[in-house]
Amino acid sequence: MTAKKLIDSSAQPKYKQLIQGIEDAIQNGDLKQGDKLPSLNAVKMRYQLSRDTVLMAFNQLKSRGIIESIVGKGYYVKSENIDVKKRVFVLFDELNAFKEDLYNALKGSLGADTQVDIFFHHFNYQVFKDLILDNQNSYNYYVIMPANLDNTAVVMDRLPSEKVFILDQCHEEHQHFAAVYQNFKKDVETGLQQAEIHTSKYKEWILLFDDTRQPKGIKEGFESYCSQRKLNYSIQAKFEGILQISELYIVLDDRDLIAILKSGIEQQIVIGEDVGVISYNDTPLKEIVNRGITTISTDFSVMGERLAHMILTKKREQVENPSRLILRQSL
Amino acid sequence: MTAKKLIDSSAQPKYKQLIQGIEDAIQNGDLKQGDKLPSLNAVKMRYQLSRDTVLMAFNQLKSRGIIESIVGKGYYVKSENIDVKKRVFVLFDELNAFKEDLYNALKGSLGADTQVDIFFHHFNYQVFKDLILDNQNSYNYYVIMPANLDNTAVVMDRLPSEKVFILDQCHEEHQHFAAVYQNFKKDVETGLQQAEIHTSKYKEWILLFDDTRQPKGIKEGFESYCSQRKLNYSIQAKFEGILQISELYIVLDDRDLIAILKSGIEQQIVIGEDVGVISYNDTPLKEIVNRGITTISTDFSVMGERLAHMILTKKREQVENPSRLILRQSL
DNA sequence: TCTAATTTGTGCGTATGTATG
DNA sequence: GCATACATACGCACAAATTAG
Repeated sequence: MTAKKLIDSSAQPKYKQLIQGIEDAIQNGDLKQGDKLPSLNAVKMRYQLSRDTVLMAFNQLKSRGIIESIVGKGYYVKSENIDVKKRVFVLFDELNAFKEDLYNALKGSLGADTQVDIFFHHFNYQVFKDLILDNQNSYNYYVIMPANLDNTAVVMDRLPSEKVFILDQCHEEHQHFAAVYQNFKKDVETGLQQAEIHTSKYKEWILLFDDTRQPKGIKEGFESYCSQRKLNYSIQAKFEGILQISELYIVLDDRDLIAILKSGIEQQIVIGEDVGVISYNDTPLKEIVNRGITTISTDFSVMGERLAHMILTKKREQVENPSRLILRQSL
Repeated sequence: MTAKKLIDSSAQPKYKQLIQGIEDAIQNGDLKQGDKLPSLNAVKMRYQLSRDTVLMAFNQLKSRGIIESIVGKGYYVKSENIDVKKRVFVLFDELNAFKEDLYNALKGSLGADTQVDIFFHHFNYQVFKDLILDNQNSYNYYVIMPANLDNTAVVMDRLPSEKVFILDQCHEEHQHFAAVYQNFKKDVETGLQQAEIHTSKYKEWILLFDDTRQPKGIKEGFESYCSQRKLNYSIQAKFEGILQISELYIVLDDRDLIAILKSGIEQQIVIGEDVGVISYNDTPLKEIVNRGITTISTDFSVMGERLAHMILTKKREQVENPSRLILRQSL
């Protein structure tokens, strides 16, 4: 930033000229990582601008990760990479195989000039809160999976609501945020209904469900479906290791699925005849294993694409990402 | 506290830099319990600070119980127990199912007071470079997967080498960094050797290998093994869709594995008799699918635990994480 | 210990031009 | 022509953090 005439009354808005000027200074090496920028007041005086105009320019550079601010000290060059136009903060619950498709679809649909940073809260409220508060103002968009945590809206309201997007699980407290979510209760009910011809032979319905990590809606849908039809049903946290004839398992965690399949081999029980299995979340291997596992699953690639599309078109809405039943030999 | 440059005009407030410097000195043993700190005026002169800036740093350390002040004498180290919340920067190549075990083991072994942030470079050198440079100075440790990228040491040398740990793939240029790595060439050779009794019936050896994403060592090990034994072998980027009797596939990408298994069903070819399959990287489902897939695999949980242990014990070394052959019905 | 200067962060009010319907 | 929304630009006031004297 050298001459006064850097900011003129041309067609370009003043704050954009200022951004351009700083980008140019970084590109030709006048500003390097760690360098201090002139203070808001200094820039305001030098270029005869309003303080808020300078602030707007600096804020945009900040959300692109190019500069950072420290209260009481000043603005500093954080990154010399000025090609990144958008930065997206993604907060997932935990790392697992399903996140792969979701993340790849999201990243792919957003384009190469967008930087996607990913974090995990591991169902820990404090971690959830700290990560969001530590990173507010540093990103253009916030894509968040509140999962089954409570009181997350209080934290998320600290972010500008038009920058916030919710993934996968959306509660009442999130009504004012854009979202792509699963309707777990409905999906379980309709999924089980569609499978009815194949499930009638099973007499004991067992849902393997972990309250701390898994969506309540699945449990509610299961209970509602079973009680309406007066089925014998129970809910267990974990597969207990022994299969009984005519049991039907609804399995969320793949470790339980594997344990069941192993028990089937050991006990010489045929999955799909003696014992039924419905697994949540489809993966390619489930198409093959044991001649196919029946799944109820949403399409995570579509979910990622939809969210990316929402970000790109700025059309903020709440969309259900539908699940479907995929019938295979395990029923 | 050794050099003047400990306090610079960077983004960090000066009093925080001073606190950090004293914490570091305690952590690496330069300051021990009972040691006298330099006087306020001495520190002020040495680092060209205001007396109150030094006082602010000392007061905060005092309120945390790390130092104590005795009127008319000075400041003394009271406790070496600085419960600093550690921050670990983890840079992976891409998100996939194997990363789950690795990440969980690393995070679990480091403990709850450690924040682990994860990033992905997607085999893109520019992304690799920008992520490291943008996040230098912000973390206590840097755990990095250079994967098959070249000239990564140039970038990593910008970080303090005692804070850097390499995962999975380690090249000659990384000799001065601590590492937990796989010896892909050796692992493939010994794995194939151990499987020899079961592989002799196959006449065409095919490695499905993608140069851009996968470790060169695997290709080298395969070529060396096959040429030493004068086997008919070839390397393809992708499974071409049709199986021939007496082919043996070595598969790295699970999508290829699934495609092969599907072709087996369609073509009515029995995997493990007509066609052999060895898959890289074990997952629980591979124990089950098609009555078991033979794998050559390292234990990613162990890898994560070893790296965490190295960080916690400050024993910096280069360790091979062994792979082993797991024989199943697919041979 | 108190005061002061500088700096960022935030909220409120105002005004203008442009695009939309 | 009119109403509305949005982006741009300016001014002011106060809070909180940093640093110095």
